[in-house]
Amino acid sequence: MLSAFEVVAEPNRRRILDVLREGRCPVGELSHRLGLTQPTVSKHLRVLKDARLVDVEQDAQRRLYRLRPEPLVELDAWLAPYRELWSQRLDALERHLTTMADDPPASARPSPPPRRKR
Amino acid sequence: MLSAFEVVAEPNRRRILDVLREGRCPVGELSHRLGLTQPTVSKHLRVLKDARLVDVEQDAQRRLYRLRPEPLVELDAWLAPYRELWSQRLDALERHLTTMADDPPASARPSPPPRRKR
DNA sequence: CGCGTATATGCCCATCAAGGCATATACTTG
DNA sequence: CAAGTATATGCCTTGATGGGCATATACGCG
Repeated sequence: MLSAFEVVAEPNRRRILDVLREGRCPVGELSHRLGLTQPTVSKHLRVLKDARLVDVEQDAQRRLYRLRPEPLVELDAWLAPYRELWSQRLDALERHLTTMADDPPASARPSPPPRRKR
Repeated sequence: MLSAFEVVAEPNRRRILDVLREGRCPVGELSHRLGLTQPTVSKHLRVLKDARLVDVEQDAQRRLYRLRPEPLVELDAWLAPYRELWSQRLDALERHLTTMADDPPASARPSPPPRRKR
């Protein structure tokens, strides 16, 4: 069984989750909307189900898949300390730009601070 | 070149990043602290470098690797809408537990509502 | 310049994952 | 019960990955 990290590493699986974020959805519609064959979708859904990222509800012949976001908490938890790091960096950049606010901008978008010699 | 998603899908690479979060570190120390062979570490570092998740600074024979958290922003951005979903769920659970606070719990964990016939 | 240290790289192998295709299964309806 | 629809599963091929091991490369030092 794959970890949430590995499950979400696969682009098509992310796309499936993105669709399911809008609400439950049968396999056929996923297959159609994503341009993937039905077996491919079913296999990805199997992986997602094993990782508890989706669950299924049967509706006649169809199966409605529904998102279960909880396992993504693990991913978010791993990410959290890094989030602080890059926001520190962005804050620093912002402060820098504010300090430099009297400089005429060299371009429309703020360019990074002058490259320091390393 | 791997996406940030694929790069962090590998557990040892996450461990490397976790160590680098403490500050720059030479390959040998990573190898020692993680219990991985030096070639293995070097190969993972290569992948991390290609994904711009680390950069290198040369120090005599050693190479000091340093974390660059920016590419993780992509991961965080993908995650954001899901974060809202699960916090909604957790809020709902919390409200539920508060409301139910006077009920003697049937079990330690709240059980799901009675299964409906479909 | 030769040696030791630190790191990168190349080759090999085993594993695995993703998709194509065919087919099995399950449910519904006539 | 037969046929159709919706989905799951099995087999196969192909490509990629991680790690082990040996070796190449780079740097500093005596």
